[in-house]
Amino acid sequence: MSQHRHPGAPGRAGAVPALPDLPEATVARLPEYLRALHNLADTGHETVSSEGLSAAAGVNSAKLRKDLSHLGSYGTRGVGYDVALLIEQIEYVLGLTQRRAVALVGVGNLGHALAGYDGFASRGFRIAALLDADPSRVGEEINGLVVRHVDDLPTVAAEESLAIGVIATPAAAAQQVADQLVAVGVTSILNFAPCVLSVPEGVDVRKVDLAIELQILSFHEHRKASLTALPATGGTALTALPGGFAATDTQEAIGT
Amino acid sequence: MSQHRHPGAPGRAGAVPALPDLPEATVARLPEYLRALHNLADTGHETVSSEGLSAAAGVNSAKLRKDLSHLGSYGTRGVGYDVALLIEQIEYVLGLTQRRAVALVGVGNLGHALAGYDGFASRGFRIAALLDADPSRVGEEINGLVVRHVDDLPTVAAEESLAIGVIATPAAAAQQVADQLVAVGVTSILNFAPCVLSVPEGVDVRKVDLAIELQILSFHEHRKASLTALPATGGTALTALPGGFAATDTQEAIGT
DNA sequence: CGCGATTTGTGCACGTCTTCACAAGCGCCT
DNA sequence: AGGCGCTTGTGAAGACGTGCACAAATCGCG
Repeated sequence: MSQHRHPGAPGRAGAVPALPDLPEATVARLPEYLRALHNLADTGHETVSSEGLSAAAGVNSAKLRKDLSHLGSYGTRGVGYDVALLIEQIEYVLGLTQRRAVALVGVGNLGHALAGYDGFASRGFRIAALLDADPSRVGEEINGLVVRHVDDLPTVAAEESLAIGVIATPAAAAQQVADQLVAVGVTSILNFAPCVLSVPEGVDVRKVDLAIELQILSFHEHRKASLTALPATGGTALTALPGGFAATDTQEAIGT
Repeated sequence: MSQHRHPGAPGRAGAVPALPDLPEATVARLPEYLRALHNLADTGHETVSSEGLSAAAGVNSAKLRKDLSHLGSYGTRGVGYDVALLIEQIEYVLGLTQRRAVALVGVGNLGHALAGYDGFASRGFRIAALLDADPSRVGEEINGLVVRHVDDLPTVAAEESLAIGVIATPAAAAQQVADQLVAVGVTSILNFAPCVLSVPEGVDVRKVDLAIELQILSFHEHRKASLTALPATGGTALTALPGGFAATDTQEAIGT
């Protein structure tokens, strides 16, 4: 605070811990803050209060302050946070000061979309290679990149320094691809295939399953439906839904 | 437990609470169990132990047992769980006994992929309508469905009973689309746009942001790099990375 | 120069989630 | 029929995450 250290190279002086170990929950929210901060910066804001930022990020303001406090004190009491400074700080912590190369394996339906998704490029990532196991797809050009065969991974890894791999293959192929990625030194994997991957210790895997999200929503739908079906009944009785459900959606009426 | 009630119509007798309120964390894992169970069923297993199922789902076995215990006792001590029965139970709880209609708004890059994603169909959902605000996209046929204009939502909602909407539009359009969805009675939204949606109480929103997942991985990469960069140094000293940092990501250390 | 308005940073209490460890229950084998 | 091995279901403890409420710090203004 007293004097702005350049956050890109924090602790030049030597006293600041390079990477405080943040709670996972905090890490998961930082990208959200970052996005909100970029929005603010684009609309000309120079500072923002925890209240303002938390609203933009959709979280509780106390939570936001605690999260930010884990990275150190980059706010000014009575004023708020310096938007630009905070952006730099968060980007540094998230390791986004350098543009990371990502290998995308599986150029099917989803892979295609990911290859063309500009949200990656705009947020610090660069798709360095597209790979697929299907020879008939090899050679295809997507968004300026030529699809190569997955067995070329070692070559690709030699050209680029890959640390992150994205798996967008069918579930049946995912484990093998993961093994190949790990073999060439990839230590972080984003898995879109609906299956569990087993990887050696030290390799991080995050999974995104689109259908799972829908199923979670479905549960809440089911729940809401069963509640609104017995508005007055209520209480502890909560006996199985009677026929009164009918009008809403007869057929889904659990029982049938 | 004593006697198997048919799970599709639980509580016909009247004593069983229709929907026990499950911890959110449990709900989020049920779809994973379900997927693992389907795999087991397909490979001919009739029963499975908590140990086996938890391994297939990638979780701790005690956690799995506690999760399942929340739905009631559907296991047999000394034997395990009846695969088919458990599938029915979980599908019932998740509200998947009926095929839910989903409206997908935004047929751009990502929307296209989602429209063609067979993981939805295979897990209890049916894309009932594709919508987009861009008139030039209206009329296009994707995967057997014709893209309609987003303003037709009321008509669509009248034809189908929509409860779930998926937003795959640019961030700028997302809030407006959400409002439109809510207006026609949608109470659950899966949002792929990188922004926070504000919706009335009673409407559930889940957000999936592909870039955020990468950023989280990036953090862990950064972290691993900074740790392996000072292998011997260690201890509490952890003083800020000296100039050597530049060299660090030189080649992702670790890798090679 | 001092005061009040404002906003951060955090101690504390609470709730949720995880994990261990073990008693209760079930089936099989003798 | 009885005992033994296996597996579930759960109590209790601990780790983790959340949110309130307030002291500490800063700025602007008179």
